[in-house]
Amino acid sequence: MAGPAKKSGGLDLSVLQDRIGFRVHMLDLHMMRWLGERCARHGLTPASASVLMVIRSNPGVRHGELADALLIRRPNMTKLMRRLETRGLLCRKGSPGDKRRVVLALTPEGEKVIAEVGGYFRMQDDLLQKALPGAGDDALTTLMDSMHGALDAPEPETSAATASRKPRRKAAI
Amino acid sequence: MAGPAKKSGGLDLSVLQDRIGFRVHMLDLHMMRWLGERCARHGLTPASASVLMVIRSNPGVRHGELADALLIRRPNMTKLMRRLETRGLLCRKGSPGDKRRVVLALTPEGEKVIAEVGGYFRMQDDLLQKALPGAGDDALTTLMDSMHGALDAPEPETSAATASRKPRRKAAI
DNA sequence: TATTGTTATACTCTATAACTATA
DNA sequence: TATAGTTATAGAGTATAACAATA
Repeated sequence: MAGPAKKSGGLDLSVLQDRIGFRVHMLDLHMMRWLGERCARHGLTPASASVLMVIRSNPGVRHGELADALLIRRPNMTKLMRRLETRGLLCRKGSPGDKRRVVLALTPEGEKVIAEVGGYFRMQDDLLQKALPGAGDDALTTLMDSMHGALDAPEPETSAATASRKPRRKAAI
Repeated sequence: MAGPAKKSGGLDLSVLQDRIGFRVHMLDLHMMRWLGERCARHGLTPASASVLMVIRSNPGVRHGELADALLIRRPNMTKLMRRLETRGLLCRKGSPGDKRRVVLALTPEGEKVIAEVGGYFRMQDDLLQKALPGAGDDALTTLMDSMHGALDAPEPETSAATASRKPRRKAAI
């Protein structure tokens, strides 16, 4: 479900729009699509890109430790890790001490990709931050809508942005 | 991905937590789980419950019209409608004028269920609204965390809440 | 016996293409 | 020819149970 959620062809959506939770949900969807389009240019999803960024900040982190921190179930984390490894972005190896453990780190290719994709995350945050300053009466609803709109403005092209356009459903990790 | 996202066993998550978008995403996940647990007591998801609520506010709405308004693709809407119809909550019938069109309305059973489930949506909104008043310096981040926490307090039992507890993975619509 | 990570499985959501039936 | 809704298919997220290897 989604949308700026205003005028929808005569449909009464007030039962949804009057809820703060719905506004947050719409904003989240909008942000994820914005980020998703851009991550897809590099064959990633916002989730897989976020995981790579956390691994970069925590080289040598364990499989389960990462899963717990990000509230991802271990079996699901396994699938994600395997896809990232297959794509050559991630290095998985057994811990020398405890042979049950799997230790994670980025490959040089992973470092390169995440350096580019990270730019999109910062760009989105800049757009959202700029939308904040003036709160109003219905402070939060106003903030939500303002942030929602902040993502719709034309954006300056960057090195990451110029990389590749619309990869036609190229299965993203 | 998810969580209050603070202390995570020594892991550095600042690359995520410093982003406003991540905070919104975490809040959204938290809200959806809160609502999801409660909707599941009635065999629904927050999404299917929301769809039923919009149909209740707009009896006789068309299939595609509803899909467009909620940004759901028509094929996906079809699957959702069929499940709701199978469960006896929704009535689908062809439009008399244009025989291509499918017109939607709640069944009496649907009305009954959504009257109960709607209480959870209002309850969540009340909790979130109460968390707002005092903004601070990092206004929005503070608001997000406050709203996040607002869902963790013990809640007063209601008729809807007492209905049934933890239906053990009973496939939700 | 407990922990770590894996496999297997299932359900949902999402997205596209192709089909039917009406108009 | 265009529109409304459907079917078919595929990818991704999420969840649980059961398993192997190790501690």
